[in-house]
Amino acid sequence: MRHTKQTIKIQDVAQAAGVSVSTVSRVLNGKVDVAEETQARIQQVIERLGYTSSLAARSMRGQKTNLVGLIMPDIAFPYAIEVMKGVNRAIAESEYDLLVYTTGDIRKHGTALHEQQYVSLLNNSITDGLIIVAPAEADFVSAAPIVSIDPLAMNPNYPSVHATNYQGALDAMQYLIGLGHQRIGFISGRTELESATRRLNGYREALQRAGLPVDQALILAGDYTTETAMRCTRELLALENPPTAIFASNDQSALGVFQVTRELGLRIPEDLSLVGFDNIPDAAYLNLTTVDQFIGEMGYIATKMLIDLIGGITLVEKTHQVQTELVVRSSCKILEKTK
Amino acid sequence: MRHTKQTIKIQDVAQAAGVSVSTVSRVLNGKVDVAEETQARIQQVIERLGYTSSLAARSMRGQKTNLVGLIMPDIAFPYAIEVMKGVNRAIAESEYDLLVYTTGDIRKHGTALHEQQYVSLLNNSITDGLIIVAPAEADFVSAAPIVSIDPLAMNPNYPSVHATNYQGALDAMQYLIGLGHQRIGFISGRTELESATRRLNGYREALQRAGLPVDQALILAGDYTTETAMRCTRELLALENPPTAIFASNDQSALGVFQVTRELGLRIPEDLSLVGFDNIPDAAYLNLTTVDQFIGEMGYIATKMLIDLIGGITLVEKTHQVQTELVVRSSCKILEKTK
DNA sequence: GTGAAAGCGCTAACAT
DNA sequence: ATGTTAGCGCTTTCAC
Repeated sequence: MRHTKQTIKIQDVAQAAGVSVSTVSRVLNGKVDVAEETQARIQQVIERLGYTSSLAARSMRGQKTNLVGLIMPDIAFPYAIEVMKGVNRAIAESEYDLLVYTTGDIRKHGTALHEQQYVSLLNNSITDGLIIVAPAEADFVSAAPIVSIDPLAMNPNYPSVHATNYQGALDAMQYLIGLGHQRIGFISGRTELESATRRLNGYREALQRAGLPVDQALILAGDYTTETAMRCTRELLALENPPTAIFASNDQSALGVFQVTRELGLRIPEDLSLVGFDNIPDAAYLNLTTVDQFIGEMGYIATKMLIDLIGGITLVEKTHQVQTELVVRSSCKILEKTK
Repeated sequence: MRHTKQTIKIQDVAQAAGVSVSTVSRVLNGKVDVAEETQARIQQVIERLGYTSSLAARSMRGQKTNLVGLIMPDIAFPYAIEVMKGVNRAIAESEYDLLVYTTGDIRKHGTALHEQQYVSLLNNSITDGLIIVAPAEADFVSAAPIVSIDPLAMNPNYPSVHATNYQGALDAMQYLIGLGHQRIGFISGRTELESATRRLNGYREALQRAGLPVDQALILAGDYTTETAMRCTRELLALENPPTAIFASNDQSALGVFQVTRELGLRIPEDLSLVGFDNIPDAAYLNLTTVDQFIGEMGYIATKMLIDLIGGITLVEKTHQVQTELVVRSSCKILEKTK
């Protein structure tokens, strides 16, 4: 690799082609008023020299960069990956390229504190727009448009994409209740998140509608991690009157439940019905019933919205709801537990 | 969101603090020769105004940006995700942030053709260094260092990280042979890839060492996709004398095999042993034996190497080998197939 | 210890 | 149809 500190610039191209920088710039930006012959010559020189205009310089002149930014706290979780896939899909269909920004670890910079900083960093210089996942901040100052996915704040000042968390939980519960389950355990998410609260509400409402009691002993405080969910599962199964089904309020939690049932030699869904929320990797292979296929969609929709905004199109609704979907991977039946 | 086109710049800070821009710049860059009192005042103004210096302008002046770039053709595959996780881990431990660049779809821009362009775009302006996955190009012009993972070219002019593909395939095969398998199907990868060739060589060598015949009918041309692998699997199982085990040369292929066995009601590993290469999502849950846990490591190592290079440290070896590892998820036994 | 001024590579008037 | 030039926001000599 010619790891030269010396980069080819527009000047070099101009010189080599025997024209001025502005003429090269015109060709670069597809302006019409350049002679065919000159245009061709310049194009040739550009290719021969392998010239690429500097992103930094271009964006400093306030140009479109054709870059969309995606800010995520951490990219190593199924949820994050699904969002990326959805964004990726929309990007693939567009003229934009994607820049995913991550600090590698929430704990490194202390998330919320620095959200505005990331926004400024990207949107005030190199990106034409930004998608930000689960922002804690309710208010951003930004030179370019922003769309958020699953914002924590109740009434953010930026457009956002949500899922029908309440309805999804309702669906999941009605499915379980329809199978005959009467005692259904619930592993909650982090209560400060809107989505977690809505899912819990759906759980409660479904029980009430079915005339089933809401047993507090069956509602355990999870935190969207596998480890905590494993602890919760053990606790639930150790109850004197254990649940016959468990509703895990996110992907990581569902995997936790799965893991414990596996260790205990319990079969799903024969011995215990399990429904998880969010995309569980290879749920189909695991025979898991899930409320999913909406996370990617959120990424997709958010990106579409953002591209509209960049294009100067005003959104009809600032908040977009993505329909959740219950995917039944297998039929479940309840076994009468002998304690 | 105050979606102002008006951004706060260093000028505004200087004005508000009653100093010159250069003084603000000095504070920004932690220069020492600024009066305590002035420093504090400026710092305060910066915070009050929520000022963030423009990435574009900063990088144009040839500064360190503390940004590492990762170029991937597509981010929606297990392989890509594992690489990202590894890179992410190294980034989390460092002072750098990560910028993942993707065009969303290989087909959109025609990959190799534009690799140099991406390199220039990022490395000649906003990133301090670049990791590039499976580059086709053998030669890059770049202002900042580059480290590649799994380059296609034989002797690239940039440092690279590889896996012990040959040894891994050998291990996988010896495991299968150790179980008593004599007829082992092989679904190959894209032959233009170094890694695919090495895996095939490992397959062949293992058979020869064991004194087993290399049956061409058992070696099918895959292309690292699930669809093709499914076709190959059906073909293999339809043979008059079908294999009792299959070695899939990557993750997507292994999932293809898995899918078909599922459709046919075959149990793994009872009816057919399956070993896959590369990280298969939740292989543990699927009881799949795999050669894996090295992809993330490649990303991790590559990032470490890159950070060294950025810091001006010369690498001891330009090429780094990451050890593959065979993970046995379950024990397999052969069933005598009745045709 | 601080300010003035010269550019980094580029685009967009404004000339010619 | 092409060249000249003034900045974009920043860092960095070089003065004071």
